[in-house]
Amino acid sequence: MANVAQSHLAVDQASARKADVESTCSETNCAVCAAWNLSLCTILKNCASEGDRAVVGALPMSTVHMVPARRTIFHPKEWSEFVPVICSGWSVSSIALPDGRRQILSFLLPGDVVSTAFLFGPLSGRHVEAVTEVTYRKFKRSDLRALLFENPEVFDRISKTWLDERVQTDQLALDLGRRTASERIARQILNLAERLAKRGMMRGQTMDFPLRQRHIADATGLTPVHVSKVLGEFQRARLVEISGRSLTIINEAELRIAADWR
Amino acid sequence: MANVAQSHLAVDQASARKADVESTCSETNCAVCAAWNLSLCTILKNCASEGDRAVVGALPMSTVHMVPARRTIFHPKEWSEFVPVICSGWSVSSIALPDGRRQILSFLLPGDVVSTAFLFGPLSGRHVEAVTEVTYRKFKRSDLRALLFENPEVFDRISKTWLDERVQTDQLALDLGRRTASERIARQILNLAERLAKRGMMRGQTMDFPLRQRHIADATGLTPVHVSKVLGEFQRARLVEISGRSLTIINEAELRIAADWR
DNA sequence: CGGGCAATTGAAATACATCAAGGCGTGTGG
DNA sequence: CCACACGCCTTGATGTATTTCAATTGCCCG
Repeated sequence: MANVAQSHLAVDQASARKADVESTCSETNCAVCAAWNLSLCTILKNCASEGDRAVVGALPMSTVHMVPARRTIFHPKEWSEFVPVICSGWSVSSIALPDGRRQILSFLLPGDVVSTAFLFGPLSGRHVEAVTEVTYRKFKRSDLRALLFENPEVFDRISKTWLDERVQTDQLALDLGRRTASERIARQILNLAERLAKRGMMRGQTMDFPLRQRHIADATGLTPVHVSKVLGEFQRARLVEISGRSLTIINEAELRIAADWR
Repeated sequence: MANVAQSHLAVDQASARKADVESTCSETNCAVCAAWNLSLCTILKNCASEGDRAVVGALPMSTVHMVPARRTIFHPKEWSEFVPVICSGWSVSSIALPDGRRQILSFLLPGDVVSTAFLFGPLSGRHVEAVTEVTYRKFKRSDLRALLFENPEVFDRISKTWLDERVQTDQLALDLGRRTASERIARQILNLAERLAKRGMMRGQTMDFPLRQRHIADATGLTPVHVSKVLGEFQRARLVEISGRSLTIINEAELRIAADWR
């Protein structure tokens, strides 16, 4: 039935065997990044080449890392001197209760800063986990902090990233506290579609969709069973179609209504 | 039955008639603030007196405002060049849906920055409303920003405030998505008690409690009716006692268990 | 080929919402 | 000062969204 290309699985799986591969910064890596012109990297790059900063033609003091699907990228109490930015792949950031209940706070796509908390302290308090194979770039926090003080453009960019993350979390609280299951699920789909579109990662109305229903459940505060039922309804109503590991939005207008969008 | 002093009502109500009273900064106002040594104000004060900054013996470029109970302090789309900090009283910050459903994101107590978003942009996106009569102090954002660049102590303080707010919002999402009604309500009570204690605003195990059940409902994503039922159970089980406008924690250990604390 | 995770589906349980009525306290206007 | 309205809280009855439990299937991976 899965007649749609599963491009996120097309990455050579063999390379996944070697965990946490590290390579020095190379410009070619950024070509992979779907969100080059959106991300923090762009502006950092500009600073690097125009200023007195180290490497020209490369991002300042950063390294690229690779993590295979399903593996943890950061533990909630892990200290890090680095600010990680996703280059490719999908991952998920969440917090959990001792008894295993967990809440996904955001899905991370290429160009996203893993957690803006890392910009200001070594601790994010969030668990970050790869969904697909993921590559990310690590900037040293002290470097960023220095840049932030000298360069108002960097300051603004970082402020904006921070504010965006806050708006997202506020909306999440509103969704979880005050919206129905169908609304929450429909909004997650639309939200992802919008973000992927910005990154040129939509093929028309269809997107790669590597998420398990458990991910959606944990993001919406629901049960996997219930997610299955709602998604079933959405498909029977011809709002969306899910097959293989991709999702296409068939009736965007109706889906927006279901989501109570804007 | 209300045999406990209702100190938050003790404030002269006559003064409430005149809305949004403005007065120039005066040190005496800070004596009212229950959280002087916790708040941003302290460190700003220090900067002002040691540096080349304007007024000595007063906070830099700030004004004090007063708002009567139940009135809006900020509209969600209101632009402001100022960063407000609560001096006295309780208020609430929330976001709402067009149809009226709303989610309270935090209860603001003396010493709290109304929204850290104001530190970096003119827009908070949140609705802020006084519960009791409230006084707050407004700092000019550009002043704070300047201070932030020159003074690493200010930078750290502001980072910390920001990170704290983020942790709170993350926890809120976890609570709303993954906790039961009783857990959420019990945690709100314990959380408030803890914050009030830090400010020296607890009288033993009892606190002023100006919140309506609707506030608790909107903070926990529940219905006022259901809040009433749960609070009723808590009282029948002798976990807490609510009378007049004050709340006392009778069995903290059990309440913590109900809250699934830590 | 077997084992395990993922998804689907139905039946039963339950947590919470909605509806509705009554009481209580508080401010208000006659 | 009383009558009254109104907001707030309580309580019970009923409704419903979502969970839990359980059985079945398909699928990927070893």
